[in-house]
Amino acid sequence: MPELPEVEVVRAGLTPAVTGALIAGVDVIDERALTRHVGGAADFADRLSGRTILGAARRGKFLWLPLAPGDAEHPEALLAHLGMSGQLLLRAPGAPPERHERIRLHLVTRDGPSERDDVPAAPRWSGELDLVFVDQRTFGSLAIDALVTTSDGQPAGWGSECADDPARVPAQARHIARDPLDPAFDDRAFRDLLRRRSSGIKRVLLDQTVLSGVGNIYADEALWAARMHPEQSAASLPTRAVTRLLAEIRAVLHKALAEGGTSFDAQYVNVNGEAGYFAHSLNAYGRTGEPCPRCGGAIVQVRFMNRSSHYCPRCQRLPRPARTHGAVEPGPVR
DNA sequence: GGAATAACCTGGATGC
DNA sequence: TGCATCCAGGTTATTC
Repeated sequence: MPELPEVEVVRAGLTPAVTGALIAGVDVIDERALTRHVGGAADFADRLSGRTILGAARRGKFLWLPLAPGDAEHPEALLAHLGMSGQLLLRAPGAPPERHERIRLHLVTRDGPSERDDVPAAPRWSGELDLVFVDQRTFGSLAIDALVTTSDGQPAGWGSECADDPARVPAQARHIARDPLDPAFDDRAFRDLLRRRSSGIKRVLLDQTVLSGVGNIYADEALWAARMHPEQSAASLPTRAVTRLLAEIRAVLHKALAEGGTSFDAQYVNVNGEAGYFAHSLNAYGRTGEPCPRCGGAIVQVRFMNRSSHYCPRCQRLPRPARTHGAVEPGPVR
C-alpha cells in the first residue's frame, strides 16, 4: 500500500524522466480515476494537452506535477493520489495496455535520452514515453488542481522547488500536514497537538491532518519500535515518549525508503514496475502469530478502524488496564 | 470541533 | 469446479 516511502520512490523515479516533458496527448480509459478532478474526462484531457511538466513534488502521500505554461497568479499542477493500489508507470510508446490501466499520458521529453545520461536510474527513451496510471481498486485518482500558498509560507514538500513558487501546494492537499521527514515539520507543534487528542495514538498517527505519510503499515511498525500500545491515549504520552515515537517513525520511514518501500501482492511498484524490499524487514505488520523479534511473544492482530492493527501484547502494553475486546487468536501469516 | 464509523472499490484467498 | 463471502486500507462524508 503506498505510504510515504512508496510515494517518494515514485516521485524520485518520475523526476528525471518527466521534468521538461510536453504532454502531447491524454487517454482517459476509466473516468473513475478522475474522482478528484472537477470537470470530467474531456476537460481533463483538454486542459492537460500541450502543457509542460516542471517536475515532481510530494507532501505525505500526495504527489503533484507542476504545469507550464500557466497563469502566474493561478498556477496549476497534475495532482495524483495512489490510494491503495495506484501505480504510475513509465512505458515506451506503443507498449501494450496494463491490466487495470485507467489513464495514459503521451509525453515528449524535452531533451531526449542523451541529456539524462547522468541519471543511471532513468529509463532511456527515444524522446517519447508514456506515463501510465494503473489502479486495481480505484481508490486512487488524478486531477488538475490549483496551486495555492502553503499556510506557513514554507516550501510545500519534497521536490516542490521545481515550481516557480516552491511554497505552493495543490488546493486538495493544503489541509494535509507535513510529513515527519519534511525539514519544515514542527516537532513541538506535533507534541502540542497530541496533548489535545484523547484518541488512541495509532488513530492519531493515521490522521493526515496531524502527521502525513504514515499509513497502517508504518504506524504499526513505528509503534512496535517505540513499544507503544496502539490504543494508548495520545494525550497521555509524556513529552519524552512522543519524542521517541517521532524518532522511531523517522527511522522506519528512512529504512523503508532505503529498501525501496513495502510491496505486498504487487500492489506497490516503482515507476519501472519493480517491487520494494521493506516487507522483509517488518517486525509487527502482517506477522500475526509469529514471535515478536524483541521478546518472543506472539504478535496479535485486532480489528481497528475498518482495518487491521498488529502489535506485541507483551512489550507494547497499555499503561492502564487494557481493553481486550476485539483481539483475535494468532493465526497463520498470510 | 473532536471523535467514531461507514462507504467507496476490486481481486485474491478462503470456505462450502 | 463454481459460487459466495471475507479481507485488504486511504480518504472523505456523515453522524454523534
